[in-house]
Amino acid sequence: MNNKKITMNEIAKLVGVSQATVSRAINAPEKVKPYLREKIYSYIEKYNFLPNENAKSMRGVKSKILGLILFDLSNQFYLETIKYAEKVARKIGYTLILMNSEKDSKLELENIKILLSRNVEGILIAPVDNNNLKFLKETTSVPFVIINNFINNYPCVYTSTVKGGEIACDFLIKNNHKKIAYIGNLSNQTTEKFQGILKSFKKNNLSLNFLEKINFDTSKMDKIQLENYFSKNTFSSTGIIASNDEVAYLFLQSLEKIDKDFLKTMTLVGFDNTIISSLLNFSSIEQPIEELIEKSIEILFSKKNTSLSVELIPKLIIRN
Amino acid sequence: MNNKKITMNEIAKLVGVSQATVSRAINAPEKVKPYLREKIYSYIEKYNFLPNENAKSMRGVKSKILGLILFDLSNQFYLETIKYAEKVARKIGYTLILMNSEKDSKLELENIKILLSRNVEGILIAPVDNNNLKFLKETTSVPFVIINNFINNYPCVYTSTVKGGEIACDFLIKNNHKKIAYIGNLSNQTTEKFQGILKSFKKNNLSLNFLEKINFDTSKMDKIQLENYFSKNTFSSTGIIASNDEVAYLFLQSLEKIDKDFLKTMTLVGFDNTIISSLLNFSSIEQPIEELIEKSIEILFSKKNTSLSVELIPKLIIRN
DNA sequence: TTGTAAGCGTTATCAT
DNA sequence: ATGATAACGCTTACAA
Repeated sequence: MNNKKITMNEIAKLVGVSQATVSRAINAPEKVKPYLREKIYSYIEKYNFLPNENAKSMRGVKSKILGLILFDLSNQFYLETIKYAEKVARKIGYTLILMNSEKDSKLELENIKILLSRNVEGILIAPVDNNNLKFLKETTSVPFVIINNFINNYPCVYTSTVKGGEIACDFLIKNNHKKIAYIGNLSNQTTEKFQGILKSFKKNNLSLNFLEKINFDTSKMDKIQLENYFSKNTFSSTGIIASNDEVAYLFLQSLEKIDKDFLKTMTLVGFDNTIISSLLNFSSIEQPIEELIEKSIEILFSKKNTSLSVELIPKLIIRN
Repeated sequence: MNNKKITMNEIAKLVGVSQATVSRAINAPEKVKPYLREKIYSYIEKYNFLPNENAKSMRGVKSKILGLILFDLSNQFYLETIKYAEKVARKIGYTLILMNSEKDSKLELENIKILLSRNVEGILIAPVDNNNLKFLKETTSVPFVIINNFINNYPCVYTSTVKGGEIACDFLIKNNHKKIAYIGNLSNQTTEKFQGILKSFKKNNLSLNFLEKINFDTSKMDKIQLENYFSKNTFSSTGIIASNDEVAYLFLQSLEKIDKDFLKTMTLVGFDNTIISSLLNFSSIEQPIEELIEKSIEILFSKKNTSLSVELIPKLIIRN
């Protein structure tokens, strides 16, 4: 086992040429005489020479590194994101550095700085703190794209959750559900999924009397909230939209103790099309993650548009 | 927005000292007079100076980069692996480069070479091709650890699947199941899970007559195989071990069409403790992924042991 | 076609 | 305590 990596210089000496010639043989083969070139190649092979990317990058060669900063690696959705980010990066010859900011603004900033100090060519970020974006924009020239979220004045690629809510609701209405319930966090003003539902109601000329709102604290994720609701209210909706698959799952669980026959008449739509909806066989709104990553990287490298955003349309995966 | 990153040299000029002094202020503050030091710091702050890691690495400073090469990023298990690898790496001040070899030997080698050319300090790898390991071992001095697999003569950290099978079977026997079935790929000789079951049978003095083998081609993953089996054979086992949660799920599905009451009497154990077993509420054998990563990185950086391997013991997660 | 040499941004050794 | 300078491995004018 060689203890040190062989350098261009050493290859050059071995071959009996100057180091510049070795460099040329690699980067501009046509400028090196075939005989020499082949000889150089053979030594490169023999000694497993690999050019030092750090040295190249010092000479102004692009780093070919992409950074991906997510705030959560537990979530199935972000794990898919990683998969495609690596795939797309690799396809265009880039290496992916993955970081988790754990929803911590300070950690997010640290991660950004690490990426900058490693000369990444671009950053995909699911951001935690707008100040960090401001930092990126104002003090660096490294391009970045916000994924899966819309933040004004920054380049974003995200799936329209409003549209998602609308599609889900349209589907239920089209399937003759006369009363529709939304289960999700309604304390927040920006419940876009719910807004999509409202849109659908308006579009279909339905009275909001037929819309049931079930507030669910998604930070807690315990089904007792739902059981409480069902014990206090008569639940008459047959079309149900849950703010995500997990919530839908909790809904199903709490349902089991309340009304079993109901299962047959109702239609449930979740969000994110995770393994949950696929296993439990209910419909779900899917985000086009691969497209999201592709678009993000496309924007990342398109010089001109500094704050162009792209909104993607989600897709309803219909089950049973 | 600054168009170029500020360098140490520029900071030095701004402060009115030599570049070496700025370097010292950062790396050996005690060697710089407090007044100057603070002045330098203030400029570093002001201009958001970040040292160029590539340049540092050229001077022999460690890269603080870890590489993680997996052959599949769809699998829930490997996605967990990523999460912990990033976490542990970050905790010890390292940056993680993630790569997918897609079960392709050539791609795996490419990935390895990219990591080497980026001067990674160590590589965690779920390998595809032993030749690539040989390459790593014989032509480089970069330490690497094989995760989640045992390969002779290489440092490995893995969970004993034999033990997993044994634990699962012990559990079923202890819960008075008189006949036990294993569903999984039995065409392969190295079905370690099955070997663990055999061990448990021997240990518990049970005749192998009470062990039912259901061969399941896990590369296909369609439940028709199981339905076929059940239509041809009388299935009398009440303790069932599936080679993983997904197989267990398919088993449950095919069961629905065959015998519903059976559900109450049987006990099912899967592997990997994924969201499937948690949702469908059956027991599962869990791998200690965080420990696996921690051990791997520990071994990676422990100079002396070149081919020390660590076997971890999985844990049974009991449900319903 | 090939070689010489400067320079990228650091660290570290040597003077001062 | 500070500055000048060499060196890390490479790319790229420029010279030969």
